[in-house]
Parts: sequence; C-alpha cells; structure tokens
Amino acid sequence: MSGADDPRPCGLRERKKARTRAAIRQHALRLFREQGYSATTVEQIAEAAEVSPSTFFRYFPTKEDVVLQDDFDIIAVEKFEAQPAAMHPVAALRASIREALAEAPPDQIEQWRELNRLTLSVPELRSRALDAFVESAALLADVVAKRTGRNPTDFAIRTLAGAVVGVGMSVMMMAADDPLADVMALMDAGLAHLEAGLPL
Amino acid sequence: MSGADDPRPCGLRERKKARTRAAIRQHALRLFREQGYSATTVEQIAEAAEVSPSTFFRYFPTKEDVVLQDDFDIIAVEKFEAQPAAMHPVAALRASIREALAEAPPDQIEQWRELNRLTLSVPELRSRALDAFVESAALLADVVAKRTGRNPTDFAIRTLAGAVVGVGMSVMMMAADDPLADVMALMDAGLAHLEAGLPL
DNA sequence: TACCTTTTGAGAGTTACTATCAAAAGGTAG
DNA sequence: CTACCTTTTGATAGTAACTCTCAAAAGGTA
Repeated sequence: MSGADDPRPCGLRERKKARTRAAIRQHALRLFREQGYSATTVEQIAEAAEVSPSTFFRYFPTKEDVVLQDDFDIIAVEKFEAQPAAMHPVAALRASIREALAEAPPDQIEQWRELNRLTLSVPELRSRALDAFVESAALLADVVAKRTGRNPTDFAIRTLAGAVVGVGMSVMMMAADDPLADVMALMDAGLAHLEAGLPL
Repeated sequence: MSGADDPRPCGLRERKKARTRAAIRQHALRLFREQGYSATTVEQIAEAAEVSPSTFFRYFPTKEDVVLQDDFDIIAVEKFEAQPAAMHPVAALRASIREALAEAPPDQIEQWRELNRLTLSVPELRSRALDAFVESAALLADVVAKRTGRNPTDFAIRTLAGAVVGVGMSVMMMAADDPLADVMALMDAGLAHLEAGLPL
C-alpha cells in the first residue's frame, strides 16, 4: 500500500520508523476518505495509528504533509537528468514522466492517484501543491540551464520553465473538473501542445 | 432592505465599514513591516485598529486575506474584455496590464508593490497567491473562449491560459530573487517571450 | 419617540502546531 | 548478561488562528 519505502531496511530501528510512518499515512488516508480531510483531526489519526500526537508531528511537520510528501517529483527530476542532452527540454520532461510511471509498481501509481484526487479537492492542499510545483520548476530551470550551458537565472530558461509548470497546473485543474481523467495522459498532451508552440 | 442595489457608498454605515476595513489593513501592513508577518498576531492588529478580534475576522476571513485581497486581477480582467477581439490573447493581456497600471493612482501602485513584496517573502502567502493566480487563469480561459467562440473547456485554450499563468508565476519568482526588479516590466517581457514562442 | 436592522464585542471552545523533559526502547562495549 | 549511551516516544503545557453564540450598541426609519 505505501509503496516506495527504503529499499534496504538495515537496523530494527529503521524498520520500525518506516512502519510507523506508513501506519500514520495509511490511517490518515483512510480517515480522510471516510470522513473528509478537514473533519479529521491529527488526534484521531494519531489514535488510529496508535502513536501520540507528538509523534505524528515528528513524522510529518504538518497535517498537509501526510498527503503532500510525495516522491514523484524527485523521481521525475532524476529521470530528466538522465535524458540525452540534445533533447528538447519539454520532450525530455515528457520522457521522464513516462519513464517514472512505467517503472513504478501499480499500487504506487494507485496511491499517487488517490493523493492527487485529495490534493485537488481540498483548497488548502491545492495551494501547497502549487507551491511545490513552482519549486520543482525552479529546479527544472537549473537543470535545463546546466544542460544548455547557460546561466540558471537566464530569463528565457526561467520563462520556459514557468510555462511548463503553468501547463502542468492547467492540466491539474482540468483533471479536477473531471475526476475520471487520466492526469498523466493529459500532462503529456499538454506538454506536447506546448512543444508545438501552443497553436489555437 | 432598501430595494435598489447600491454600487456607491451612500449611508453612514457603508462609509464607516469602508473606514474600518481600511484601518485594519493599514495597521496590519504597518505591523507586518515593523515586526514581520508571522510575528504579528491578529489580536495585535485588532488592538491597533481599535476593533475586537471578532470584528477583524468579520472583515477578513483569514489573516492572509489582509494581504491577498487585491483588486488588480479584477481590473486587469475588465481591461482584457475591452480589448479588440481580433487581438492575440497574450498581446491583449499585455495591453490590459499596461492599461491597468497606467490608470491606477501612484499610491495604489505603491501599495500593490508592497503587497507583492510581502506575498513573495512569506511562504504561506505565496501558496495562496499561486492559487488565486490559477483561478484567474481559469477566468482568463473562459474569456478567451468567449472571444474565439470556442468551448470554455477547450484543451488548447486552457493549456494556453496555463502557460500564461506559468510565465506570470515564473516572473513572480524572479522578482522574489531580486526585490529591486520591476515586476510589471518583467511580466510584460515574459509574456512577450511567450508570444514569440519561447525561443531558447 | 419608538422600533427594527445591522454591526460589534465578549466569552468560551476547537484545532493545528511548538517546546520541554523525563521515561522507554534500541544498540553497543565490557 | 550488565552497564551505558543514543534515539525515540509520550505527557504536559502553551500559543494562536480561527468558530460560534448571544446580548449590547449603533445606524436607520416611521
């Protein structure tokens, strides 16, 4: 259920921590599903996971982070850096997303889907997700700058990164309107459209 | 109830409300400037503005809204709708922003600047601002759809709107890095770049 | 003046989050 | 196994952003 945990569980301590973390998230998501995000208190989550509220906050700095702490971005960025340098940035990004999805186990993808759904439907979470998106964009801009041997603060590069992120957000909003939509497929289409020069 | 809708502040009541609202915002911004956003409590603001905390929350649903409730977007959208229908959406948007700035009094512009600075420097505010940005984009997409006689849910249109918003955000982040920058000039340059097809 | 509506403040309550600190559990050396 | 050190945990107390309710005050009207 909780997908990508540490690939090598070393000490007993590490394993227990991972289990606690997974338990908290699992019970949190269940409660959110059953009674809604804001109607669920941290105290309830802690009780369900059989830890103290203090411990909850040790594992997740905020209630939002139970939903938002997500490794998809990180994986995608890793994939991006592995793309051939000659590739157009937008094309490289599309490839990265495709690869990240292809390699992830199905239950991981299903969890991403649920987190996505939740994020889109709770305004509080959506705001923070957008913020994370923008941060990823800054990272993307840096990576693109490195690939093209230009300054990371280059206006053209940052504007491009901004446009990419904007398309991503627009896709998120479209997916929010239609919960049955395949977010990742839409994302690919949106980036393809951007690659084509945004024809109307 | 006095029948007709009143777009102008007529009675004493309306004027007092406007004054209270302005006082709260003014004292809040001063306190934020003096001691920082998060170090300032709603209680302090209420006391400075000589109202009760209850009254503060009647005027602004959250502490964040003191900073974020902003009429620039609304004005810009109005301007946008007044642009000739034949104009390219991005060009029309650039013109709208230019006009909105040209018509606003200098002190209004200065306040926008300060709000902008604050918004960029406080993560909490930034998140919410991004959200507002995206909402404006949805509005923009609708307007563009009307102009071109297409479906408001048209993928190409929403993707274009997303890209525009993304460029806007990227400009905001660049301005955050360099507080001396002229946000509006950067915004115009970014949109011009997008209009040109995002050449690297 | 009398009356009705809107606005306000006071008070109590909820919840996310922070800080501290002693107890418990995990891990290690003798 | 014992003694010891480090990490993790839970209890407690506190802060601050809200929310709700209700009666008093102020604005407006007949």
